[in-house]
Amino acid sequence: MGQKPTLKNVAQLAGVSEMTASRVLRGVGDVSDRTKEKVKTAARELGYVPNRIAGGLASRSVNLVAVIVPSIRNYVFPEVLTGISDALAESELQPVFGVSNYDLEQEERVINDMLSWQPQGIILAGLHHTEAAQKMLEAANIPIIEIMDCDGDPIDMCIGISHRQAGQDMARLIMERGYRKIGFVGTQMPLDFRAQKRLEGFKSELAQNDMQLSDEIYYDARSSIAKGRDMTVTLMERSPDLDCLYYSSDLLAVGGLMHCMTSGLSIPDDIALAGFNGLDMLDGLPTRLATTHVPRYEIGLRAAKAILARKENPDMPLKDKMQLLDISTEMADTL
Amino acid sequence: MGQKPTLKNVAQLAGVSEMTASRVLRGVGDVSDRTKEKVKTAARELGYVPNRIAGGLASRSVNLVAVIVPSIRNYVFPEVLTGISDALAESELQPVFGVSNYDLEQEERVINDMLSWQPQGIILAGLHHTEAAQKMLEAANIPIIEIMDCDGDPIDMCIGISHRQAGQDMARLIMERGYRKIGFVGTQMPLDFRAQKRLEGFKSELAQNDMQLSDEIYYDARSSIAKGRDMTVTLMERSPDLDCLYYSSDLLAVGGLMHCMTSGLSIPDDIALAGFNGLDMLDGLPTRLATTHVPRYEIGLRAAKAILARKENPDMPLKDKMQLLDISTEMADTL
DNA sequence: GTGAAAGCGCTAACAC
DNA sequence: GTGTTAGCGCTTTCAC
Repeated sequence: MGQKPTLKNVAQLAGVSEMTASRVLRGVGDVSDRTKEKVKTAARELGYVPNRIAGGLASRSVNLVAVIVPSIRNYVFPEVLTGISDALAESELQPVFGVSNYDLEQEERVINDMLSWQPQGIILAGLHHTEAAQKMLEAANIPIIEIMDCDGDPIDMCIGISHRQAGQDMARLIMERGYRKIGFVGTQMPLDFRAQKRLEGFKSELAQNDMQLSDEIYYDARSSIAKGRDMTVTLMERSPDLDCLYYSSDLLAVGGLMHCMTSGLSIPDDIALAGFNGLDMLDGLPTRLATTHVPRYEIGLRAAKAILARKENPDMPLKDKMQLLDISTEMADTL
Repeated sequence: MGQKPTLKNVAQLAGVSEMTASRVLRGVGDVSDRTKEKVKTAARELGYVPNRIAGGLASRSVNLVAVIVPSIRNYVFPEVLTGISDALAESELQPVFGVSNYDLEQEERVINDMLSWQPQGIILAGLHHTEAAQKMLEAANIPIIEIMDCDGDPIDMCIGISHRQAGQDMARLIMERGYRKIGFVGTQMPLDFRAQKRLEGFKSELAQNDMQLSDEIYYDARSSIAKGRDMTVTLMERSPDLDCLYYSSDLLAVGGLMHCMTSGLSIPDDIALAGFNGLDMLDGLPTRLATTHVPRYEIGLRAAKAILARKENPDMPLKDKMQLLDISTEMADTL
């Protein structure tokens, strides 16, 4: 198990030059079938694995796309990543994932790390970055796709939804249904700009109709069903006259739903519920939860395709600078 | 936005040699405070981002750990990845994630890709690989940590649980509780070796007691709550006398639970349910589901630490070759 | 404390 | 169809 075999070793064993071996292994240029065979056999025999570090340096390009998301445990992002992977699967580009933990400083570090690998493009969640990160991205001279959130100005290109709009839409529906004592349940507010924007949109729409939230409750941790249930209990004890609850995420809302099911509350007569995301999980529940469907997979798919498109045609088509995808608000059984 | 600045540019602007600039930027060697300052200022001014491709080639080492999992959408793996990230966060090593889609051929391709980046170590799920993949891994001459599944022989080191044991344990408990007409609900059987091993363990334990599964149902797709509900309905219509259902995953079992809740079945009197994984999600449900708790985060944590440890001390301590973690079977309300 | 020379393993560009 | 030359951007080594 001595030293790892290099292209030189393969070339020597095959009795050809390094260049020829390189051509065969990469499948480029014209090489006779006979030499092809010799090189391939030699490579197999040695268990040769090309060194992309060297290859990347020589060709001054690596087929990487950097992808940075706030969290990987949040059910939302794995679907976005899947969209990205699927879109890149047919190309020679490869995604590399990094996580920022909803922390702008950490995001900056991750961006720097990623950039140091000289990727072909970068996809990252959100429009908010540190000043230094912003500068690095602008200077990188590669396609930058900011995803998920389109309420603001992208550095380069933006693919996502309007979270403000999502909040407004839900507020309007809730008011149309006649609810008047509305409570809000959220987590991770200071960390999650998108949840904040939904809440802002929600509140502003209420205000337009001379209404406001009757009560709000926040918890600074990861969303979970259990947390949603506990917060619902606390909030309803504190404000028993609430007739509708808007949650910052489906996971929390499912917790509320579970609470209602066990405590015998009738939905939506005793209390109405609404979440956000449109998680697949909702399909399996006994009651269909009102929510806003977000095309997560589609966002990932488009972001990756945008990078692919830019590789072909480096002149940015300005009209597509901002791709605002449709969201659909579902009333379902709980509103 | 011309050419990306290189170390040379930084050195020139700072009026020092490339070598000195390199030392400052990496924080190694003795450099006077005055030159340090000059270099740092120059780097900042140019927006210099080091080229790790070049650095890696020169130093013949990159601080990467390759991590390959079958899926990122399965709720299990994000937690493993989080454990890995957390363990590596304090080190200078960085994880790179790849996905095999429960496909051995694709896994082989991903392993090859990963290895071509010359990582310091590799963490991958399962003990089953193609012959070619096996060879590449053996030849790589770096720590190989196979995680999740410890029923078999690792290439190098193995950290996980015995899925066979998990199946056996659950079968024993179910029999102890007096259930006699047992059904099984599973997905993705041919693709998921670990689910297979659980089922084997489960069946063999039944056989030990002269029992066998009364009915089984499989579906070849991603697990989901909705799928679990639908399959439960189908199975119970087909075999109405079943008194207990064992699911290949919690997600499916939750679907069964939802079905029972809506159709007014009493648990565990009408039907008992058991899942596998111990997902956090279960904490929020109205009924506590019987399940096997798997220390997913811990597995990731240990795998990463094993690689860190090997960097310090390259002589493999053979006694730790196999780290079998404890699993706990929870009876809860549904058994 | 700093610098000069050499080279990591590969590929672009050109010659033959 | 194949080989030669040069060099990617950085770090190692050794000299001063």
